Amino acid sequence: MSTADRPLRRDAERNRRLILDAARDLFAARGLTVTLDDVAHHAGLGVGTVYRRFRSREELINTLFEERIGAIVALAEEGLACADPWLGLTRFLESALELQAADRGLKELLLGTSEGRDHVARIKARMAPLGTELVRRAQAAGALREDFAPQDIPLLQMMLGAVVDATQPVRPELWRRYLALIIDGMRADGARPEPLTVPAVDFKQLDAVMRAWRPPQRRE
Amino acid sequence: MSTADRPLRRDAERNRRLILDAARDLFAARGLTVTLDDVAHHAGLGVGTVYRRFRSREELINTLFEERIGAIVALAEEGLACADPWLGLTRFLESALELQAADRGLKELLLGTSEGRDHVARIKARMAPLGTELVRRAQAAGALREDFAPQDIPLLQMMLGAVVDATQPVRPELWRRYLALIIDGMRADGARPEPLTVPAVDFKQLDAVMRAWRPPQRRE
DNA sequence: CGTAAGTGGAGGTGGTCTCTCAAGTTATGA
DNA sequence: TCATAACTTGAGAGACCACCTCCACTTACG
Repeated sequence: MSTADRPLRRDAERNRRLILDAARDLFAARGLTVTLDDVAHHAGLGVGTVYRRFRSREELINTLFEERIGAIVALAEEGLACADPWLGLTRFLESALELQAADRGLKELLLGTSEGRDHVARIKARMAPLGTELVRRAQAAGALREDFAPQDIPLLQMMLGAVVDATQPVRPELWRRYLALIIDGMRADGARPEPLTVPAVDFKQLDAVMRAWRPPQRRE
Repeated sequence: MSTADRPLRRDAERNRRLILDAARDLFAARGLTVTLDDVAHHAGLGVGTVYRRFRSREELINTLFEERIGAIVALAEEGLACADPWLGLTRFLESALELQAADRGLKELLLGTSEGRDHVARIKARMAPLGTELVRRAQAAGALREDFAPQDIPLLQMMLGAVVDATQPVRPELWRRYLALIIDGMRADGARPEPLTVPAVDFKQLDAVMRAWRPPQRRE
Protein backbone atom coordinates (compact mmCIF):
# COMPACT_ATOMS: atom_id res chain seq x y z
CA MET A 1 0.00 0.00 0.00
CA SER A 2 1.02 3.64 0.31
CA THR A 3 2.89 3.22 3.58
CA ALA A 4 6.41 4.13 2.57
CA ASP A 5 5.58 6.22 -0.49
CA ARG A 6 5.29 9.59 1.11
CA PRO A 7 3.85 10.74 4.44
CA LEU A 8 0.15 11.55 4.32
CA ARG A 9 -0.90 15.13 4.74
CA ARG A 10 -1.71 15.84 8.36
CA ASP A 11 -5.49 15.99 7.89
CA ALA A 12 -5.42 12.81 5.83
CA GLU A 13 -3.50 11.01 8.54
CA ARG A 14 -5.98 12.19 11.16
CA ASN A 15 -8.89 10.98 9.03
CA ARG A 16 -7.25 7.62 8.48
CA ARG A 17 -7.19 7.20 12.25
CA LEU A 18 -10.82 8.27 12.53
CA ILE A 19 -11.79 5.71 9.92
CA LEU A 20 -9.90 2.88 11.60
CA ASP A 21 -11.33 3.78 15.00
CA ALA A 22 -14.88 3.96 13.70
CA ALA A 23 -14.43 0.71 11.79
CA ARG A 24 -13.02 -1.05 14.83
CA ASP A 25 -16.01 0.02 16.92
CA LEU A 26 -18.60 -0.89 14.33
CA PHE A 27 -17.12 -4.24 13.33
CA ALA A 28 -16.77 -5.17 16.99
CA ALA A 29 -20.35 -4.24 17.77
CA ARG A 30 -22.17 -5.37 14.65
CA GLY A 31 -19.95 -7.81 12.80
CA LEU A 32 -18.44 -7.73 9.35
CA THR A 33 -21.62 -6.84 7.53
CA VAL A 34 -21.47 -3.10 8.28
CA THR A 35 -21.20 -1.04 5.12
CA LEU A 36 -18.37 1.38 4.43
CA ASP A 37 -21.05 4.05 4.24
CA ASP A 38 -21.79 3.25 7.88
CA VAL A 39 -18.14 3.46 8.80
CA ALA A 40 -17.75 6.81 7.02
CA HIS A 41 -20.79 8.29 8.68
CA HIS A 42 -19.75 7.01 12.10
CA ALA A 43 -16.34 8.62 11.58
CA GLY A 44 -17.97 11.88 10.56
CA LEU A 45 -16.49 11.70 7.04
CA GLY A 46 -17.73 11.19 3.51
CA VAL A 47 -17.70 7.79 1.85
CA GLY A 48 -15.28 9.06 -0.75
CA THR A 49 -12.67 9.70 1.92
CA VAL A 50 -12.89 6.12 3.12
CA TYR A 51 -12.43 4.80 -0.40
CA ARG A 52 -9.45 7.11 -0.97
CA ARG A 53 -7.70 5.48 1.99
CA PHE A 54 -8.84 1.89 1.46
CA ARG A 55 -9.49 0.50 -1.99
CA SER A 56 -12.29 -1.73 -0.73
CA ARG A 57 -14.07 -3.14 2.27
CA GLU A 58 -11.75 -6.12 2.09
CA GLU A 59 -8.63 -3.97 2.38
CA LEU A 60 -10.00 -2.12 5.38
CA ILE A 61 -10.84 -5.38 7.10
CA ASN A 62 -7.40 -6.80 6.44
CA THR A 63 -5.69 -3.69 7.77
CA LEU A 64 -7.85 -3.65 10.86
CA PHE A 65 -7.52 -7.27 11.86
CA GLU A 66 -3.94 -7.96 10.77
CA GLU A 67 -2.71 -7.97 14.35
CA ARG A 68 -5.83 -8.83 16.30
CA ILE A 69 -6.31 -12.03 14.37
CA GLY A 70 -3.39 -13.60 16.19
CA ALA A 71 -4.89 -12.91 19.61
CA ILE A 72 -6.51 -16.32 19.70
CA VAL A 73 -3.13 -18.01 19.31
CA ALA A 74 -1.83 -16.04 22.29
CA LEU A 75 -4.75 -17.30 24.36
CA ALA A 76 -3.99 -20.90 23.47
CA GLU A 77 -0.35 -20.43 24.41
CA GLU A 78 -1.44 -18.92 27.68
CA GLY A 79 -3.52 -22.01 28.30
CA LEU A 80 -0.56 -24.26 27.60
CA ALA A 81 1.56 -22.25 30.05
CA CYS A 82 -0.91 -23.03 32.81
CA ALA A 83 0.42 -25.60 35.29
CA ASP A 84 -2.96 -27.33 35.68
CA PRO A 85 -3.87 -28.84 32.29
CA TRP A 86 -7.60 -28.83 32.99
CA LEU A 87 -7.55 -25.17 33.95
CA GLY A 88 -5.40 -24.48 30.92
CA LEU A 89 -8.04 -25.93 28.63
CA THR A 90 -11.10 -24.48 30.30
CA ARG A 91 -9.57 -21.05 30.71
CA PHE A 92 -8.68 -21.07 27.04
CA LEU A 93 -12.27 -21.86 26.13
CA GLU A 94 -13.50 -19.09 28.39
CA SER A 95 -11.07 -16.44 27.20
CA ALA A 96 -11.65 -17.31 23.56
CA LEU A 97 -15.36 -16.80 24.11
CA GLU A 98 -14.65 -13.50 25.83
CA LEU A 99 -12.82 -12.49 22.68
CA GLN A 100 -15.83 -13.48 20.58
CA ALA A 101 -18.21 -11.59 22.84
CA ALA A 102 -16.08 -8.46 22.77
CA ASP A 103 -15.46 -8.39 19.03
CA ARG A 104 -18.08 -9.75 16.76
CA GLY A 105 -16.10 -8.95 13.64
CA LEU A 106 -13.09 -10.90 14.85
CA LYS A 107 -15.37 -13.76 15.73
CA GLU A 108 -16.79 -13.84 12.21
CA LEU A 109 -13.32 -13.86 10.72
CA LEU A 110 -12.13 -16.70 12.96
CA LEU A 111 -15.25 -18.77 12.56
CA GLY A 112 -14.95 -18.79 8.84
CA THR A 113 -16.60 -16.05 6.83
CA SER A 114 -15.17 -15.92 3.36
CA GLU A 115 -13.44 -12.60 3.98
CA GLY A 116 -9.69 -12.47 4.57
CA ARG A 117 -9.07 -16.11 3.75
CA ASP A 118 -5.27 -16.30 3.68
CA HIS A 119 -4.50 -14.79 7.05
CA VAL A 120 -7.18 -16.79 8.77
CA ALA A 121 -6.03 -20.01 7.14
CA ARG A 122 -2.54 -19.46 8.50
CA ILE A 123 -3.87 -18.74 11.97
CA LYS A 124 -5.91 -21.92 11.88
CA ALA A 125 -2.87 -23.93 10.91
CA ARG A 126 -1.07 -22.54 13.94
CA MET A 127 -4.04 -23.23 16.20
CA ALA A 128 -4.53 -26.89 15.38
CA PRO A 129 -1.43 -28.26 17.20
CA LEU A 130 -2.01 -25.96 20.17
CA GLY A 131 -5.59 -27.14 20.58
CA THR A 132 -4.50 -30.74 20.22
CA GLU A 133 -1.91 -30.29 22.93
CA LEU A 134 -4.36 -28.58 25.29
CA VAL A 135 -6.66 -31.56 24.93
CA ARG A 136 -3.88 -34.15 25.20
CA ARG A 137 -2.54 -32.66 28.43
CA ALA A 138 -5.99 -32.47 30.04
CA GLN A 139 -6.69 -36.07 29.14
CA ALA A 140 -3.28 -37.24 30.36
CA ALA A 141 -4.04 -35.58 33.69
CA GLY A 142 -7.26 -37.59 33.86
CA ALA A 143 -9.45 -34.50 34.00
CA LEU A 144 -10.91 -34.50 30.49
CA ARG A 145 -13.05 -37.34 29.15
CA GLU A 146 -11.16 -39.58 26.74
CA ASP A 147 -13.64 -39.29 23.90
CA PHE A 148 -13.28 -35.51 23.63
CA ALA A 149 -11.39 -34.49 20.49
CA PRO A 150 -9.47 -31.31 19.64
CA GLN A 151 -11.77 -30.83 16.65
CA ASP A 152 -14.62 -30.34 19.09
CA ILE A 153 -13.21 -27.02 20.24
CA PRO A 154 -14.21 -24.93 17.21
CA LEU A 155 -17.65 -26.50 17.20
CA LEU A 156 -18.14 -25.60 20.85
CA GLN A 157 -17.04 -22.06 20.00
CA MET A 158 -19.63 -22.00 17.27
CA MET A 159 -22.44 -23.23 19.47
CA LEU A 160 -21.67 -20.82 22.24
CA GLY A 161 -21.12 -18.09 19.69
CA ALA A 162 -24.77 -18.47 18.76
CA VAL A 163 -25.70 -17.78 22.37
CA VAL A 164 -23.34 -14.83 22.52
CA ASP A 165 -24.99 -13.28 19.47
CA ALA A 166 -28.55 -13.92 20.52
CA THR A 167 -28.24 -12.79 24.12
CA GLN A 168 -25.79 -9.91 23.77
CA PRO A 169 -28.40 -7.13 24.11
CA VAL A 170 -30.35 -8.77 26.93
CA ARG A 171 -27.90 -10.75 29.04
CA PRO A 172 -24.38 -10.38 27.66
CA GLU A 173 -22.86 -12.84 30.12
CA LEU A 174 -25.34 -15.65 29.66
CA TRP A 175 -22.97 -17.67 27.50
CA ARG A 176 -20.93 -18.38 30.66
CA ARG A 177 -23.83 -20.44 31.98
CA TYR A 178 -23.82 -22.73 28.98
CA LEU A 179 -20.05 -22.90 28.83
CA ALA A 180 -20.13 -24.09 32.44
CA LEU A 181 -22.74 -26.70 31.57
CA ILE A 182 -20.70 -27.95 28.65
CA ILE A 183 -17.52 -28.00 30.70
CA ASP A 184 -19.28 -30.20 33.24
CA GLY A 185 -20.12 -32.50 30.37
CA MET A 186 -16.45 -32.61 29.37
CA ARG A 187 -15.16 -33.79 32.74
CA ALA A 188 -13.74 -37.27 32.94
CA ASP A 189 -15.82 -39.96 34.56
CA GLY A 190 -15.91 -39.45 38.29
CA ALA A 191 -15.39 -35.68 38.39
CA ARG A 192 -18.10 -33.63 40.10
CA PRO A 193 -19.89 -30.79 38.30
CA GLU A 194 -19.66 -27.29 39.70
CA PRO A 195 -22.78 -25.23 40.39
CA LEU A 196 -23.79 -22.83 37.63
CA THR A 197 -22.92 -19.33 38.81
CA VAL A 198 -24.71 -17.42 36.06
CA PRO A 199 -28.51 -17.59 36.49
CA ALA A 200 -30.83 -18.55 33.61
CA VAL A 201 -32.87 -15.93 31.82
CA ASP A 202 -36.37 -15.34 33.14
CA PHE A 203 -39.28 -15.86 30.78
CA LYS A 204 -39.48 -12.20 29.86
CA GLN A 205 -35.81 -12.10 28.89
CA LEU A 206 -36.24 -15.37 27.03
CA ASP A 207 -38.94 -13.76 24.93
CA ALA A 208 -36.68 -10.83 24.09
CA VAL A 209 -33.86 -13.17 23.11
CA MET A 210 -36.09 -15.23 20.85
CA ARG A 211 -37.53 -12.16 19.20
CA ALA A 212 -34.04 -10.93 18.38
CA TRP A 213 -32.84 -14.26 17.00
CA ARG A 214 -32.13 -14.33 13.28
CA PRO A 215 -31.41 -17.34 11.12
CA PRO A 216 -27.98 -17.57 9.50
CA GLN A 217 -27.55 -15.96 6.09
CA ARG A 218 -28.32 -18.01 3.01
CA ARG A 219 -25.42 -19.94 1.58
CA GLU A 220 -24.29 -19.90 -2.08
CA MET B 1 -59.48 -17.59 2.23
CA SER B 2 -61.11 -19.15 -0.85
CA THR B 3 -61.67 -22.57 0.65
CA ALA B 4 -65.46 -22.77 0.69
CA ASP B 5 -66.14 -20.26 -2.08
CA ARG B 6 -66.20 -22.62 -4.99
CA PRO B 7 -64.07 -25.62 -5.89
CA LEU B 8 -60.92 -24.77 -7.84
CA ARG B 9 -60.67 -25.88 -11.41
CA ARG B 10 -58.96 -29.23 -11.62
CA ASP B 11 -55.69 -27.89 -13.04
CA ALA B 12 -55.66 -25.11 -10.46
CA GLU B 13 -56.09 -27.59 -7.64
CA ARG B 14 -53.28 -29.74 -9.02
CA ASN B 15 -51.00 -26.72 -9.24
CA ARG B 16 -51.86 -25.67 -5.72
CA ARG B 17 -50.63 -29.06 -4.56
CA LEU B 18 -47.47 -28.74 -6.64
CA ILE B 19 -46.76 -25.37 -5.09
CA LEU B 20 -47.29 -26.59 -1.53
CA ASP B 21 -45.13 -29.65 -2.15
CA ALA B 22 -42.33 -27.63 -3.67
CA ALA B 23 -42.54 -25.05 -0.89
CA ARG B 24 -42.47 -27.73 1.79
CA ASP B 25 -39.33 -29.24 0.27
CA LEU B 26 -37.54 -25.96 -0.22
CA PHE B 27 -38.40 -24.46 3.16
CA ALA B 28 -37.35 -27.66 4.85
CA ALA B 29 -34.05 -27.79 3.02
CA ARG B 30 -33.08 -24.13 2.89
CA GLY B 31 -35.12 -22.26 5.47
CA LEU B 32 -37.60 -19.46 5.21
CA THR B 33 -35.45 -17.24 3.02
CA VAL B 34 -36.25 -19.00 -0.26
CA THR B 35 -37.99 -16.72 -2.73
CA LEU B 36 -41.38 -17.44 -4.22
CA ASP B 37 -39.67 -17.39 -7.60
CA ASP B 38 -37.64 -20.35 -6.35
CA VAL B 39 -40.75 -22.14 -5.22
CA ALA B 40 -42.48 -21.53 -8.55
CA HIS B 41 -39.53 -22.75 -10.56
CA HIS B 42 -39.11 -25.81 -8.36
CA ALA B 43 -42.78 -26.62 -8.87
CA GLY B 44 -42.39 -26.21 -12.63
CA LEU B 45 -44.79 -23.25 -12.70
CA GLY B 46 -44.64 -19.53 -13.33
CA VAL B 47 -44.36 -17.05 -10.48
CA GLY B 48 -47.71 -15.57 -11.39
CA THR B 49 -49.43 -18.86 -10.63
CA VAL B 50 -47.99 -18.89 -7.16
CA TYR B 51 -49.21 -15.37 -6.51
CA ARG B 52 -52.68 -16.23 -7.82
CA ARG B 53 -52.94 -18.97 -5.17
CA PHE B 54 -51.23 -17.17 -2.30
CA ARG B 55 -51.42 -13.41 -1.89
CA SER B 56 -47.93 -13.25 -0.45
CA ARG B 57 -44.96 -15.19 0.89
CA GLU B 58 -46.44 -14.77 4.36
CA GLU B 59 -49.73 -16.41 3.41
CA LEU B 60 -47.96 -19.38 1.84
CA ILE B 61 -45.85 -19.85 4.95
CA ASN B 62 -48.85 -19.69 7.23
CA THR B 63 -50.77 -22.20 5.13
CA LEU B 64 -47.82 -24.56 5.03
CA PHE B 65 -46.94 -24.56 8.69
CA GLU B 66 -50.40 -24.24 10.23
CA GLU B 67 -50.41 -27.86 11.36
CA ARG B 68 -46.74 -28.67 11.54
CA ILE B 69 -46.10 -25.88 13.99
CA GLY B 70 -47.84 -27.85 16.70
CA ALA B 71 -45.56 -30.86 16.26
CA ILE B 72 -43.20 -29.63 18.95
CA VAL B 73 -46.04 -29.63 21.49
CA ALA B 74 -46.76 -33.23 20.63
CA LEU B 75 -43.13 -34.12 21.29
CA ALA B 76 -43.22 -32.49 24.71
CA GLU B 77 -46.40 -34.38 25.58
CA GLU B 78 -44.75 -37.58 24.45
CA GLY B 79 -41.87 -36.80 26.79
CA LEU B 80 -44.26 -36.26 29.68
CA ALA B 81 -45.92 -39.58 28.94
CA CYS B 82 -42.59 -41.36 29.44
CA ALA B 83 -42.41 -43.28 32.70
CA ASP B 84 -38.77 -42.36 33.33
CA PRO B 85 -38.64 -38.56 33.81
CA TRP B 86 -34.99 -38.31 32.77
CA LEU B 87 -35.64 -40.21 29.57
CA GLY B 88 -38.73 -38.11 29.01
CA LEU B 89 -36.66 -34.93 29.09
CA THR B 90 -33.68 -36.14 27.11
CA ARG B 91 -35.80 -37.83 24.48
CA PHE B 92 -37.77 -34.64 24.08
CA LEU B 93 -34.54 -32.70 23.52
CA GLU B 94 -33.41 -35.24 20.99
CA SER B 95 -36.65 -35.47 19.06
CA ALA B 96 -37.04 -31.69 19.01
CA LEU B 97 -33.59 -31.44 17.47
CA GLU B 98 -34.52 -34.11 14.95
CA LEU B 99 -37.44 -31.89 13.98
CA GLN B 100 -35.08 -28.94 13.56
CA ALA B 101 -32.66 -30.97 11.51
CA ALA B 102 -35.39 -32.29 9.23
CA ASP B 103 -37.14 -28.98 8.63
CA ARG B 104 -35.13 -25.85 8.65
CA GLY B 105 -38.12 -23.64 7.92
CA LEU B 106 -40.02 -24.98 10.91
CA LYS B 107 -36.95 -24.45 13.01
CA GLU B 108 -36.72 -20.82 11.97
CA LEU B 109 -40.38 -20.26 12.77
CA LEU B 110 -40.08 -21.86 16.20
CA LEU B 111 -36.84 -20.16 17.10
CA GLY B 112 -38.25 -16.76 16.51
CA THR B 113 -38.03 -15.24 13.04
CA SER B 114 -40.46 -12.38 12.67
CA GLU B 115 -42.68 -14.31 10.25
CA GLY B 116 -45.97 -15.81 11.43
CA ARG B 117 -45.90 -14.21 14.86
CA ASP B 118 -49.36 -15.02 16.21
CA HIS B 119 -49.38 -18.76 15.70
CA VAL B 120 -45.90 -19.15 17.05
CA ALA B 121 -46.67 -17.04 20.11
CA ARG B 122 -49.59 -19.31 20.95
CA ILE B 123 -47.45 -22.40 20.53
CA LYS B 124 -44.83 -20.97 22.83
CA ALA B 125 -47.44 -20.23 25.46
CA ARG B 126 -48.48 -23.89 25.31
CA MET B 127 -44.87 -25.08 25.45
CA ALA B 128 -43.79 -23.21 28.57
CA PRO B 129 -45.73 -25.27 31.15
CA LEU B 130 -44.83 -28.53 29.39
CA GLY B 131 -41.13 -27.72 29.48
CA THR B 132 -41.37 -26.67 33.08
CA GLU B 133 -43.01 -29.95 33.98
CA LEU B 134 -40.44 -32.01 32.08
CA VAL B 135 -37.72 -30.29 34.07
CA ARG B 136 -39.53 -30.52 37.40
CA ARG B 137 -40.12 -34.26 37.02
CA ALA B 138 -36.51 -34.98 36.10
CA GLN B 139 -35.28 -32.97 39.07
CA ALA B 140 -37.72 -34.62 41.45
CA ALA B 141 -36.39 -37.99 40.30
CA GLY B 142 -32.89 -36.83 41.20
CA ALA B 143 -31.59 -37.25 37.65
CA LEU B 144 -31.35 -33.62 36.53
CA ARG B 145 -29.12 -31.09 38.26
CA GLU B 146 -31.05 -28.70 40.48
CA ASP B 147 -29.72 -25.53 38.89
CA PHE B 148 -31.06 -26.40 35.43
CA ALA B 149 -34.04 -24.21 34.46
CA PRO B 150 -36.85 -24.76 31.95
CA GLN B 151 -35.81 -21.54 30.22
CA ASP B 152 -32.53 -23.25 29.34
CA ILE B 153 -34.28 -25.56 26.90
CA PRO B 154 -34.82 -23.06 24.06
CA LEU B 155 -31.27 -21.79 24.45
CA LEU B 156 -29.91 -25.33 24.16
CA GLN B 157 -32.04 -25.76 21.06
CA MET B 158 -30.54 -22.59 19.66
CA MET B 159 -26.96 -23.64 20.36
CA LEU B 160 -27.42 -27.06 18.88
CA GLY B 161 -29.38 -25.56 16.02
CA ALA B 162 -26.22 -23.70 15.08
CA VAL B 163 -24.41 -27.03 14.82
CA VAL B 164 -27.25 -28.54 12.83
CA ASP B 165 -27.06 -25.73 10.29
CA ALA B 166 -23.31 -25.67 9.99
CA THR B 167 -22.73 -29.38 9.73
CA GLN B 168 -25.80 -30.43 7.73
CA PRO B 169 -23.97 -30.90 4.40
CA VAL B 170 -20.90 -32.59 5.85
CA ARG B 171 -22.03 -34.61 8.86
CA PRO B 172 -25.77 -34.29 9.33
CA GLU B 173 -25.81 -36.28 12.57
CA LEU B 174 -22.98 -34.47 14.33
CA TRP B 175 -25.35 -32.50 16.57
CA ARG B 176 -26.03 -35.72 18.45
CA ARG B 177 -22.47 -35.68 19.71
CA TYR B 178 -22.86 -32.27 21.27
CA LEU B 179 -26.32 -33.01 22.59
CA ALA B 180 -24.84 -36.02 24.36
CA LEU B 181 -22.06 -33.86 25.78
CA ILE B 182 -24.55 -31.29 27.05
CA ILE B 183 -26.81 -33.98 28.47
CA ASP B 184 -23.86 -35.31 30.44
CA GLY B 185 -23.42 -31.80 31.77
CA MET B 186 -27.07 -31.75 32.82
CA ARG B 187 -26.89 -34.88 34.97
CA ALA B 188 -27.30 -34.48 38.72
CA ASP B 189 -24.23 -34.74 40.87
CA GLY B 190 -23.12 -38.34 41.07
CA ALA B 191 -24.46 -39.57 37.74
CA ARG B 192 -21.95 -41.05 35.31
CA PRO B 193 -21.55 -39.73 31.75
CA GLU B 194 -22.21 -42.03 28.84
CA PRO B 195 -19.61 -42.48 26.08
CA LEU B 196 -20.14 -40.31 23.00
CA THR B 197 -21.44 -42.58 20.25
CA VAL B 198 -21.11 -40.09 17.38
CA PRO B 199 -17.45 -39.52 16.45
CA ALA B 200 -15.99 -36.02 16.10
CA VAL B 201 -15.31 -34.55 12.67
CA ASP B 202 -11.85 -35.10 11.27
CA PHE B 203 -9.77 -32.04 10.38
CA LYS B 204 -10.78 -32.13 6.76
CA GLN B 205 -14.46 -32.15 7.60
CA LEU B 206 -13.86 -29.44 10.16
CA ASP B 207 -12.44 -27.27 7.43
CA ALA B 208 -15.49 -27.83 5.24
CA VAL B 209 -17.80 -26.98 8.12
CA MET B 210 -15.97 -23.77 8.92
CA ARG B 211 -15.92 -22.71 5.31
CA ALA B 212 -19.68 -23.14 5.09
CA TRP B 213 -20.38 -21.23 8.29
CA ARG B 214 -22.21 -17.94 7.86
CA PRO B 215 -22.78 -15.28 10.48
CA PRO B 216 -26.37 -14.54 11.47
CA GLN B 217 -28.23 -11.92 9.46
CA ARG B 218 -28.05 -8.30 10.56
CA ARG B 219 -30.70 -7.21 13.02
CA GLU B 220 -32.87 -4.08 12.70
C1' DC C 1 -0.13 31.90 -2.99
C1' DG C 2 0.16 28.08 -6.41
C1' DT C 3 -0.77 23.60 -6.55
C1' DA C 4 -0.92 18.85 -5.29
C1' DA C 5 -3.41 16.40 -1.97
C1' DG C 6 -7.48 15.62 0.11
C1' DT C 7 -12.75 15.78 0.74
C1' DG C 8 -17.90 14.96 0.39
C1' DG C 9 -21.87 12.79 -0.97
C1' DA C 10 -25.07 12.36 -4.90
C1' DG C 11 -25.60 8.95 -7.92
C1' DG C 12 -23.98 5.03 -11.20
C1' DT C 13 -23.91 0.07 -11.23
C1' DG C 14 -25.40 -4.27 -10.19
C1' DG C 15 -27.59 -7.18 -7.32
C1' DT C 16 -31.71 -8.83 -4.78
C1' DC C 17 -36.59 -9.67 -3.79
C1' DT C 18 -41.73 -9.18 -3.96
C1' DC C 19 -45.44 -8.78 -6.60
C1' DT C 20 -48.34 -7.26 -11.11
C1' DC C 21 -50.26 -7.43 -15.60
C1' DA C 22 -51.64 -8.19 -20.30
C1' DA C 23 -51.60 -11.61 -23.58
C1' DG C 24 -52.26 -16.37 -24.32
C1' DT C 25 -54.27 -21.12 -22.73
C1' DT C 26 -57.55 -24.46 -20.78
C1' DA C 27 -61.41 -26.60 -18.16
C1' DT C 28 -66.17 -26.81 -17.86
C1' DG C 29 -71.22 -26.85 -18.51
C1' DA C 30 -74.95 -25.15 -21.38
C1' DT D 1 -69.35 -27.82 -29.76
C1' DC D 2 -68.06 -23.57 -28.17
C1' DA D 3 -68.54 -19.42 -25.02
C1' DT D 4 -66.50 -17.86 -21.32
C1' DA D 5 -64.68 -17.60 -16.83
C1' DA D 6 -60.84 -19.34 -14.69
C1' DC D 7 -56.33 -20.03 -15.08
C1' DT D 8 -51.24 -19.56 -16.49
C1' DT D 9 -47.10 -17.18 -17.72
C1' DG D 10 -42.73 -14.65 -17.31
C1' DA D 11 -40.96 -10.30 -18.30
C1' DG D 12 -40.54 -6.43 -15.81
C1' DA D 13 -42.15 -2.62 -12.46
C1' DG D 14 -41.06 -0.95 -8.07
C1' DA D 15 -38.24 -1.20 -3.93
C1' DC D 16 -34.65 -1.99 -1.66
C1' DC D 17 -29.61 -2.21 -0.58
C1' DA D 18 -24.46 -2.24 -0.84
C1' DC D 19 -20.26 -1.14 -3.24
C1' DC D 20 -17.77 2.09 -5.32
C1' DT D 21 -16.78 6.41 -8.60
C1' DC D 22 -16.48 11.05 -9.87
C1' DC D 23 -15.69 15.82 -9.80
C1' DA D 24 -16.54 20.40 -8.02
C1' DC D 25 -14.87 22.10 -3.97
C1' DT D 26 -11.59 22.74 0.08
C1' DT D 27 -7.19 22.56 2.48
C1' DA D 28 -2.26 21.85 3.72
C1' DC D 29 2.17 23.12 2.83
C1' DG D 30 6.63 24.45 0.34
